Amino acid sequence: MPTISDVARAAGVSMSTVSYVLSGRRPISAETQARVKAAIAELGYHPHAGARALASSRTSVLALVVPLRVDVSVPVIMQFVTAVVTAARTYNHDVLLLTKDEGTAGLERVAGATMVDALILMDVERDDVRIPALGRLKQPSVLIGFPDDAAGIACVDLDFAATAAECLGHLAGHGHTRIALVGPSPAVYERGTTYASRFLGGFTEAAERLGLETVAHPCEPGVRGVRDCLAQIDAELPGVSALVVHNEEALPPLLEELRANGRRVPQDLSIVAVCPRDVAVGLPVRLTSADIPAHEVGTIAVETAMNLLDGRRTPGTRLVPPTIIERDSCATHHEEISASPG
Amino acid sequence: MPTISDVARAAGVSMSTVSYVLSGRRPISAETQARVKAAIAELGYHPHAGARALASSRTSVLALVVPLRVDVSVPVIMQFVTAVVTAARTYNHDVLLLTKDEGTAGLERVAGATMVDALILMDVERDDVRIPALGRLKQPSVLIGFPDDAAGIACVDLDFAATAAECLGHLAGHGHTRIALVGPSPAVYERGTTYASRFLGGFTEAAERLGLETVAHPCEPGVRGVRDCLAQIDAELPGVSALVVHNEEALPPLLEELRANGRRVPQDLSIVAVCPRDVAVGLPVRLTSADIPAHEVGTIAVETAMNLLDGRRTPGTRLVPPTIIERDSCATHHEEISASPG
DNA sequence: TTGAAAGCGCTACCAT
DNA sequence: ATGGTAGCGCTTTCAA
Repeated sequence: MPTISDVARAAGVSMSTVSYVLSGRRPISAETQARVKAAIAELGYHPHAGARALASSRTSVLALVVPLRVDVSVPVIMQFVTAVVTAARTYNHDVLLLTKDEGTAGLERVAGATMVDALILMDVERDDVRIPALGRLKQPSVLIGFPDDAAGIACVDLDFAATAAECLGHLAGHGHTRIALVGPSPAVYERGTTYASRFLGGFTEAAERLGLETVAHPCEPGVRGVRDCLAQIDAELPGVSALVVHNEEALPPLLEELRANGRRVPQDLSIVAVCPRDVAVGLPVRLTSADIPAHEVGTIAVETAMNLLDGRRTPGTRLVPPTIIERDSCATHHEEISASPG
Repeated sequence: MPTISDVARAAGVSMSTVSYVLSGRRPISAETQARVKAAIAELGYHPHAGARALASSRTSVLALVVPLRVDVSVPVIMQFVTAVVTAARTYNHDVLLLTKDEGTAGLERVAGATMVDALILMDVERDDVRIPALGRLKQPSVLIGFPDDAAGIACVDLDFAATAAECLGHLAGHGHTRIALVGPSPAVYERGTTYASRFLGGFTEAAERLGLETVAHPCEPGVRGVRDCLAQIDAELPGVSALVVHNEEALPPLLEELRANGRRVPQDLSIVAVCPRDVAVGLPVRLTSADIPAHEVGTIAVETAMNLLDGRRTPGTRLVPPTIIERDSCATHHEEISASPG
């Protein structure tokens, strides 16, 4: 493996000149630059990452902490991951993958060893134990998701409260007034991932503001969970004409259950789902959905990390506004005229 | 951040002694060892990864190259990823995540910069362009999957040929003689991922050996693809009583289509699917399946990489034998007595 | 069983 | 616009 001094010799310049044409931190004449670049290409030179990290205290690596087996849908996680990796590459950074189950120790390990320049954490919980640890690291970090107290912490996420409001607004615009929320599994609430409560909060608030009659229920996974959830909704809100589904895993069994019961979507029941595009279009009925912008959120997380690294001031929190995409699961609701007997 | 010399001073020993208690490459008296460890804990010392890599030419990092948006099911990819990360951690290694779309350049970049000790590649193709490049790297690599010519290359994968044979054997054991293969989408064959053809080869060979009547069809994604595939199968193999499904994405629409046509599983049609456990049990009918042992394959890939790093001889290729898990989608087939008229 | 010190390959400061 | 060089923090010989 050639070193920087091999390149320098081949190009007839000093090591520092080679270093500077590589980093661009100093003006170099076009001619010298060409000679150095030719030598680099000729020799197939790659700067040694460790040496560079040692000398510069910069690794060009980002840590990404992903949840393993949570109730978060795996495809969504993967979308965040690919978004982060792709965005990181545009900044000439690589991504070191950590799993959440290593907990605080994992963060301290890679940060303490100076393996990474910054950290990005997914699946942040209400009172996440890792947050105090982050403050002790010398590297900056960015959260995907919001803890209860996000003060002074860089956070990025979809604006779930606004998303809930948009879903209700969309349905209200179609004449629906009795609307139920099929929420995430109770485990999600218990774990304390705040997107669930942020969505629920936005839902409740918007329902009141819009004068809607609503109920909200978490939904256990599987056919059984969906069935129970629907039964409770029907019992508590008779005449419900629309569902907001904030539970990706529940979508397939839910549609199946409705079909089995002869309730047509959207003729008998309208649905707005909160999910990524591809799951919305991959189901028997193409669902009108509030998009989960994994790509955008992941990209912003990386941008934020880069700003932090460059000492640039950045907004502490970034809430990505919702986008509703209309497809085939929402129909206009006409109030039924109650036929009085006689 | 404390350095090794801070630790040495605090413990009243030399730098090299600290280094050796950390690496265990030299006997150190219990007493000295205790003093050094105490100093390390006291100061919260973490060796600097870059400095270590520079001095030792070892990074304690593995590269893992994952496919992005292929026709491989995302949950399966994620299972491999978590298996590799988890296994790597047991060897005190971390994982740098690369995407396949960076191609050969990505491999050369991380290997050339000495960012990793070894590489693990998923989604290897028949005549993968990256393979010649791997030979030029100074780091060893392990493939998950098999190229056409696996000579001299470390490869790990499920034994798809044996898996196909097991599936047929299982169905034959239940009295089935007319069996169809619902294969991966044509795109998979075209891309040249060899697991598809290895499975098909094993299927054809076993069918002949067992004296079965079979047909095999690729299956395009979506409801439409499933419908077409079933139609062709019924046309070419009337009286088909069992399906081997080597196409995870096709499973949900396939079951739905059968249900819609009034064909009960397993009473009218038996099914053996090739898929991970969790998708087999997550469908309306709990499917008898040949497991995709992502965890085992990922773990073996890491072990192999470690062996290679330690200069240990390892078998070039590792084929993980199949496991059939019986669930509710296979029934015994009783040959219909053709009622002769009159 | 331990210490001393020579690099590993690069960056960035101090020069000119 | 370019060169010289002192470290960055560690591993690993060589010595004792």
